[in-house]
Amino acid sequence: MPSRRVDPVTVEVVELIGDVVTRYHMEYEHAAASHQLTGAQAKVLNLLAMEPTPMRRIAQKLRCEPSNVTGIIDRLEGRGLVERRPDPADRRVKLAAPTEEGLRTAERLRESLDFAREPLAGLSPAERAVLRDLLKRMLA
Amino acid sequence: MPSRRVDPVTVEVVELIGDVVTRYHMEYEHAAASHQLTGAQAKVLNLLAMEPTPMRRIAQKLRCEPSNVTGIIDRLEGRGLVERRPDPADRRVKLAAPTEEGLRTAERLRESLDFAREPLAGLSPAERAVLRDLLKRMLA
DNA sequence: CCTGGATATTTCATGTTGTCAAGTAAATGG
DNA sequence: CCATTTACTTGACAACATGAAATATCCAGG
Repeated sequence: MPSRRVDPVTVEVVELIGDVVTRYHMEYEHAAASHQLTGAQAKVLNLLAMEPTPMRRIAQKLRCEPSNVTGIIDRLEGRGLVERRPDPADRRVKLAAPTEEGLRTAERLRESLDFAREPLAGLSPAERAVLRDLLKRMLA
Repeated sequence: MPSRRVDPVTVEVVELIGDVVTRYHMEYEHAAASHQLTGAQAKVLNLLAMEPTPMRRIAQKLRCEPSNVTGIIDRLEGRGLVERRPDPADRRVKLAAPTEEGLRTAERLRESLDFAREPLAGLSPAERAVLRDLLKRMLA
C-alpha cells in the first residue's frame, strides 16, 4: 500500500465538509418536521413557492424519476398545500402550484430555514466573502 | 413585511453550501452504487471497517431508531459483507463486524470516495488552510 | 438471592421516498 | 395523417424510517 497523498489539511477539510453536510441535513429535516413536512415535501413546496412548476421539471430539480414526484405532490395536495393546474399551452402538462395555505406554510418554513442556516454564516462580512469565493472555486 | 437582513453575500454563501451538500450527496450515492450499495449501507460498512460496533451505537451514529439498523445490517449480512457477533461482556449486545469481503469492499469504497471528494479540494494548500479555518469557525 | 426496572435487540405495522415498466393522452414533425 | 416523442400516472417492489410491543439480559436495592 503506497503512502497516499495524505495532506492532513485536505483530510481535515473533507471531514469538515462532511460535518457541514450532516448539520445542514439535520437542520433542514428538523425545520421541515416542525411544519409536519418531510424533507422532500419541504423542498418541493419551497420550489413551488417561487413559481408553479410542471411535474417533469420538479423531477429534474430533485434529480429523481417523474413517477416519484406524482406521489410527493399527491401527499401535498391531499393536505391542501398544493394543487394541480392544467397548463394552457400544453394539455399534457400539469402545473403544481401552492394553495394559499401552501404559500403561508412555505413562508413560515423559509423563516425557520433562514433561522437555522444563519448561525452557519457567523463570520465577518469579509470572511463570508472569502468563504464564498473559496466555495465557488471548489464547486467550479 | 420588514426588509430583512438580506446581505447578498450571506445569501450567496447559504446557496453555495446548499450546492456543496447536493453535490456531496450525489457523489456519495454514486460511489456507493458503483459497489451495489445504498448510501446507508455504505455509511454503515464504512463505520464498521473502523471497528465492530453494537447495533445501538450504529443507530446513534446514524441518528435513527435501532429498529432501523436491524434491517440495514440484515441486508449487509445477507450479502456476506457483515456478520453479527456476540459481545462477550454483555449477552444482550450484538456487535456488527465486517467480514473479509466486507473489509475489501469498504477499502474500495473509501478509495472511490477519496477520488470523488478530492476535486472538491482543488485549491492551493494555503487556500485549503483558510477554508478549513472558516469552516471550523462556522461549525463552532 | 430475587425481584423490579432499565437496556439491547428484534418483529410487526405503517408511511415516505425511490426505481422501473407499462399505459394513456397529447403534441409534433415528416 | 401517422409514427414518434413527450408528460404524466399507475402498479409492483425495495430501502429506509418511525413507533409499539415482545424477548432476553443486566443491574441495583431489599
